Amino acid sequence: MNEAPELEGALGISAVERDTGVAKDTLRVWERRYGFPAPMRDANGERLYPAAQVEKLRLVRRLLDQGRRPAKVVGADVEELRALIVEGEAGAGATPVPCPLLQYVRLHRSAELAAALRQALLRQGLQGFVADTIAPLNQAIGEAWMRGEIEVAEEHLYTEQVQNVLRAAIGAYAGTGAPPRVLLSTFPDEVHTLGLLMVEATLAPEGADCLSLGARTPIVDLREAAVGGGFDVVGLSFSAAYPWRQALDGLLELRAMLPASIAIWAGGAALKGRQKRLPGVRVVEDLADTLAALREWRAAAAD
Amino acid sequence: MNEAPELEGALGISAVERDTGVAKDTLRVWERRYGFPAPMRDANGERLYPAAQVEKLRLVRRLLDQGRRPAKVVGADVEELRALIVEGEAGAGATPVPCPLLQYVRLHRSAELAAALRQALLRQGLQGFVADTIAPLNQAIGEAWMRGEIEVAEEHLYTEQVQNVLRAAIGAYAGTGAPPRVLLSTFPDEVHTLGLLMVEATLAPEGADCLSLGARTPIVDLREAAVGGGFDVVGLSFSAAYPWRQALDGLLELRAMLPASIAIWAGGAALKGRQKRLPGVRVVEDLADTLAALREWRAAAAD
DNA sequence: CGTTCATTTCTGTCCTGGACAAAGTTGAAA
DNA sequence: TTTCAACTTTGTCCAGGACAGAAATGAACG
Repeated sequence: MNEAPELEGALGISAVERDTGVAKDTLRVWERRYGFPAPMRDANGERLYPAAQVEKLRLVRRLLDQGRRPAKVVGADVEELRALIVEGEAGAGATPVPCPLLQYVRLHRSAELAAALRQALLRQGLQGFVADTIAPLNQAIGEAWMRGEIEVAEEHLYTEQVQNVLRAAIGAYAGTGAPPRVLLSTFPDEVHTLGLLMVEATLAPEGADCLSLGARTPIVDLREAAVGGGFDVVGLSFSAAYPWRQALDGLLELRAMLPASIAIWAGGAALKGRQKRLPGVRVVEDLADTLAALREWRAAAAD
Repeated sequence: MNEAPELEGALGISAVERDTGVAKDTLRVWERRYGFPAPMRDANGERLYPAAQVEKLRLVRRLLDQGRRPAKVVGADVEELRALIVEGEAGAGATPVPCPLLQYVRLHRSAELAAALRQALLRQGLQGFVADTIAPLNQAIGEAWMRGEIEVAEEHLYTEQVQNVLRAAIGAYAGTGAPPRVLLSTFPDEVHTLGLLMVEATLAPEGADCLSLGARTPIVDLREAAVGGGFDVVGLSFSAAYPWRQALDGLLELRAMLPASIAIWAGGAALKGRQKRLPGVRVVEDLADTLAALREWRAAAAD
């Protein structure tokens, strides 16, 4: 309905919300309180954010996701922000995560990337491939992206190629359906599906009957699907960018809707390390823990 | 921050936006203008939408997607809406598009769906499968969705299963790179990727060097990618839900950004049948026409 | 009768500026 | 060290007004 893509490379508030993930209301209140962003106005008095400010907003977003407070970062200048990113990375990650495949995540090397991924899959097996290649590669890509070493298009390219390989591999397990029956999806404002595929790729070789709905299933439909489809477990994935608090709220809401006989498993970077207690929700720390959850479920079901 | 999980099954305005796809501002303005929805208020004066109203909003949304005007549907009662849905479907579709696979698009029949898809693929070959099975099935699903015969979750399920099969099949052509080099994606507000996969599945067997970036690539990044990656063609896909005019604007903008040596191909339901004059853009009517475009390009390149 | 163009109506998005509860932080008491 | 109360920060919501672009309508024309 909108999207006049703003000739000089400046974006409207809606486009900025889409590109940075910062809500329109929040953008306006930041401007009021911290003096940043300071968009221009078009002929109609509507905000127009220059590309540089959008870029800085992306930085700010990353820092907030790292746990910083807005008062410290919204308003600081770009130099300071970059310093903070390096600092935060050193403190948190500690591991630089070097990954040999990273060099192939380039538009003109897509064929090599695809080949290398397939080769790694054959070498490590599906579960090992996901845990030892894809997971670190994901993290490396995320960090490289934050450092501005990777283009948007290249990140898309990477996601596509990994999907191709994983989906083909998962397809090989089609039809081997043993309990539990697991329904996988994400909440409506989470678009990242790689996490779901990784879980599916981890569970499928164990003979679990996995079904992914992809991203963005409304909570109500999730309940309908879980109950109507006779599922034992509903699995949700949350990427690092997902607001932590929102995940908890959504999980509690879903928990209240589902019968107690259906388990909820939740995992992903947004939940990692947070030890919020979620009654009735199994928080999965990583892929290995996913397998643990599977064993727990089967042990409990055996009684 | 939000999401007090709405004890009586009523949702806050944010949750309703998520679940229905109607923006908060729009919900408020509908209330002001048409008297619907008419949410309750919580202790703090904030809107609380009862489940029934959310359900009705879903109906309204469907009718708007069908092309109805808000004045006619927001405000009508549920009976009328249901009547309109039946009527609209009779007038528009005309062809019931019976598709045998449609019966398997059920949560408890996902295994049968996957098996039937694979079987059809083997029987028809990749190109035939896409043209004669997936394309009609897509349309049938769309119509069934309009009629309310299909759940959100079931539509997601379908998309996932088709992706699994297509991506596995496309993977088999990896590495066979003959010109032209084709970059595929969608504009930032188009999330549907099935169209891209169908194009890729149609071109790959012809030996074309296809690379999909998935959905939602910003136009600027599309230019960077096309130029930097040495592509000959940029292909864009537009689902039926995409605003027609917006597609034209975006295509013209992209055309202006790209060097003349890079062709633009555009296709999808949003462009089908429209009388369009788009200088420098090859509008592709359907999958067969995609192959025609490929032949044209190769003929021109041979000079 | 079908097209093209101008005018009116409809509709979604944006605006300002105020309010408030939940989340986070601090510091004193146990 | 932990617990809890008081304080500060921060994102979301609200009202009600404005307006541009899309859709519908009507007029002029071939």
